[in-house]
Amino acid sequence: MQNQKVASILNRVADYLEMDGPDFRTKAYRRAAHTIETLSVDIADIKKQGKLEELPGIGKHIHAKIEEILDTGSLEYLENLKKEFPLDLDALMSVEGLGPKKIKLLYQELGIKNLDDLEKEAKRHHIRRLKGMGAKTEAKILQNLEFARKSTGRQLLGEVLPLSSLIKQRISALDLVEQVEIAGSIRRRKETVGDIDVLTVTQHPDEVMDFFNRMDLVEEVIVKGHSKSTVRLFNGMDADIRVFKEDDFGSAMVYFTGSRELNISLRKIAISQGMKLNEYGVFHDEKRLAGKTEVDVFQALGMDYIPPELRENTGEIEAAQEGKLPLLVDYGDIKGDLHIHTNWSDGKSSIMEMALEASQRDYEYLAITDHTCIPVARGMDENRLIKQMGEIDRVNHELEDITLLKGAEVNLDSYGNLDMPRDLLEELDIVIAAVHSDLRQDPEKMNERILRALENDYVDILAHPTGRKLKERKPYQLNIENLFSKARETETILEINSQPKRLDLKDMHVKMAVEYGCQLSVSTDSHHTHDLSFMELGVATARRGWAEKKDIVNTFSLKKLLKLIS
DNA sequence: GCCGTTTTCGGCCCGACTGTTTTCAGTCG
Repeated sequence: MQNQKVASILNRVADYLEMDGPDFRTKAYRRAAHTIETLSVDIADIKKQGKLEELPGIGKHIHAKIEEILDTGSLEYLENLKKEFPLDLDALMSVEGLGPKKIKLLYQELGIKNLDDLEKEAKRHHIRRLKGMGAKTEAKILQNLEFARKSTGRQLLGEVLPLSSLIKQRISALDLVEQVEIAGSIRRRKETVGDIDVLTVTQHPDEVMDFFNRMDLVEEVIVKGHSKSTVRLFNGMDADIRVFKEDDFGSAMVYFTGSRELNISLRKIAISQGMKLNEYGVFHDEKRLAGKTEVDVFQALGMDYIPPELRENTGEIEAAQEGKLPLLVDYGDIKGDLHIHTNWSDGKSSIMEMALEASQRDYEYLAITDHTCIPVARGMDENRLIKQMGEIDRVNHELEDITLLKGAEVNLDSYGNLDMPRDLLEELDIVIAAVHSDLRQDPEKMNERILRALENDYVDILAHPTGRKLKERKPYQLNIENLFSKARETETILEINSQPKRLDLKDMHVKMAVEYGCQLSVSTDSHHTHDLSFMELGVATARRGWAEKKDIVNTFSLKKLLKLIS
């Protein structure tokens, strides 16, 4: 799967072209990159089928460039641009306030190639001499440079959500504020988040922005205007607050929930129908047609309401226009968790504690699936597993509202065999198979290993199928198409693991799996009672993958579920 | 460089804010 690589090369070309802008070639490259980035199939397969030019935004020229990248692994056009401008573009672009134009000027006039050069020239006060720059720009560069060096980039949704909720809570406690919502990629529930967008309705913009800027979470105020303010928070993340009138709030929510590509498409649709769309409403000439609610805005544009998790411009607009959006699985549809650990292996809470917490969440069932054998996770041997089954029976007897299922997360050896004997597996209600060792195996062997696990009759669920960990570890090099067709053929359930770092399967893979007709589960892989709340992240991922209730097996009643996995 | 339910040529999303200007360019989202 080279989609990511092709997209990043095209994006890099766009970065260089932007130095000479305004140039619509830039937009063309970015659009093509976005198309490829959000493709759920392998771009190499599309090339093989000769269908590259059927993709939106890909014409004759970019088609040829994609072929070159796939054939040779690089793009001569980009290599020449790099020679012409031998810059550390990523680093320079990460300095707030520096864009392609200024970077080009800095290189041509002062020979600045990287952050060290930039710092040197700023300290010598050479930058303020350049056209369009001044003392303030120079000082800002120096200030932002330090931050660019430290910055870790996007943060995990699971880590940012609690912070954004706290901010929302604080703002909504103000009497002056009529409405507050978090928008942006947090509202879309994207797996990583770049900043926090807060939208408010108030008659007192200055007071509200002052309150926001003075929160103890704020390290520094970056921008302050009449309708928006940007601050840098203690954790290095930026947060924006924007103030609207009540009648504008729906269109503001649409616009600031994004994505960027979705906004561009929506505005084009407005134009094609003789209207104009911005964050203040949908307009025909001067007359406002909609703006108060999101539903009104989508309706004025001639389409159904699009749930935030789908707003990535990957086909949802067309579906909304045709009334064919999926009826997404809902956060309240989940009837149980099928992958949790207790203190019988590497979990921190007891079986009873986990059961009570699940019961609090109104679950109908909970599968106890501790590790087997692997030493690192205090995995259970056969005797302990038998003992644990007895304990589960005992707790089940004690609790009325919830049913505990006997399960195990069984380790797959390097060849895809389970590390538990058949007679024991037979006793379990549910068997999860997972890779926990020999992760750097040769890709071909890893593929065989996992396919072999799917063929095992005892395996009900494959846990965290691709093994990725966000910001930590790449996925195994799986042939994902083979995985999905084998899962469907063997009726093995694929897990959407809800751990903030995993979210595995990821959104795009969920979408693909749904198209393949695979069965999915959303589970938390909890190691503590607190972790059960990760379910929200997993369901969000399922929704981002267009999954419906029928695709997710733990929305089923206990009876229906047991029939499926028996 | 791409694209077409007014177009095969002439468009290409839109607004806020800042710093440098003195009417605007660059950046950001």
